[in-house]
Amino acid sequence: MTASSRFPVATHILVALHWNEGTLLSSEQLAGTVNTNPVVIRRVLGKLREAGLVTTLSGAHGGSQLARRPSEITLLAVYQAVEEASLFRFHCPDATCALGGVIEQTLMPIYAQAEEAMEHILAGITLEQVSQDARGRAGLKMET
Amino acid sequence: MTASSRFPVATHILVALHWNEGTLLSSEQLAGTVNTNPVVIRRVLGKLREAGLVTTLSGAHGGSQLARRPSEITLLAVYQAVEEASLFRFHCPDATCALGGVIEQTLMPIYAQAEEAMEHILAGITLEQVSQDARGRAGLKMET
DNA sequence: GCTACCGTAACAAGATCAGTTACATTAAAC
DNA sequence: GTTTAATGTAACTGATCTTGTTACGGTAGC
Repeated sequence: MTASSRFPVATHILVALHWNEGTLLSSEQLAGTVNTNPVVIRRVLGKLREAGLVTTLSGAHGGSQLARRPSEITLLAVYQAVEEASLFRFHCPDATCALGGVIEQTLMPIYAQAEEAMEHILAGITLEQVSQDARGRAGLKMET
Repeated sequence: MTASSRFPVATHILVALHWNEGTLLSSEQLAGTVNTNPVVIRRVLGKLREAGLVTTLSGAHGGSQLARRPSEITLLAVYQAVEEASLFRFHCPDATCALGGVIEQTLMPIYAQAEEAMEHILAGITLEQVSQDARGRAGLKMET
């Protein structure tokens, strides 16, 4: 199970946009804090834009900003925006075998249930909460 | 997120072993119903053996069988036996940036919570339940 | 000793991902 | 209108993971 890092990167981007509300952040600026290439950022921003989570202005002095209020963006929305594949994958059993013919139908609802449980957690956390939690940690760090 | 198919394959193997309790199944027999190569089966069997879920006899007429009662094997045990990596992965943010320095600590507990919710579902389902569910489906199929 | 298994190493093909370079496009600023 | 600083996207690479496959040494019943 090789997860991509798109989800954490996307979350990082969105928190950064929230921390800089009112200004446009370029993919280069975002690439700085995320520590990657601007093109990687633009790729993720593209998915976030498709999902209606950010808006982008082209041209000189362009950049991106949040399209919705942070309290209205759940981590599930972020997750689904950038992560297309299902958590589990199937093999291709021998359908002529009694067990092979039914194992997929048997496991499918179980996988769906497990995935749903995971997504339910993400659905209960908003960008605002993540943003504030991070701000609290950053503040604590400043004091020391 | 590219999941491997080891988990469904492992589950398939264990149900097959349960359906044939009392006899040893060779990796070749298992490869038949799973529809893959015997070596792939042996690789998965190796992980299941390490986890104490199956026992294997070498030599002629050898094979594998369940090491525990199906009611004592949860899908979580199967999952953890064959799937090592975490569900989520991190990027490597710029630690000198205020946000970059704390985003990982912020997301970590969220990911742990989400993963735990998923695993909690798997922990509540035993091999016996899966096996019986599959048997029911196979029976229905026979009638039609 | 033969036979039928197992475990494991080694290799190839395919997929995915992150990083990078390159380039056409867009829109503000002057 | 030109300059400039952004964008979106394509194309390529290297790395990693997964599956399938062949090969071969080891093991144990017969």
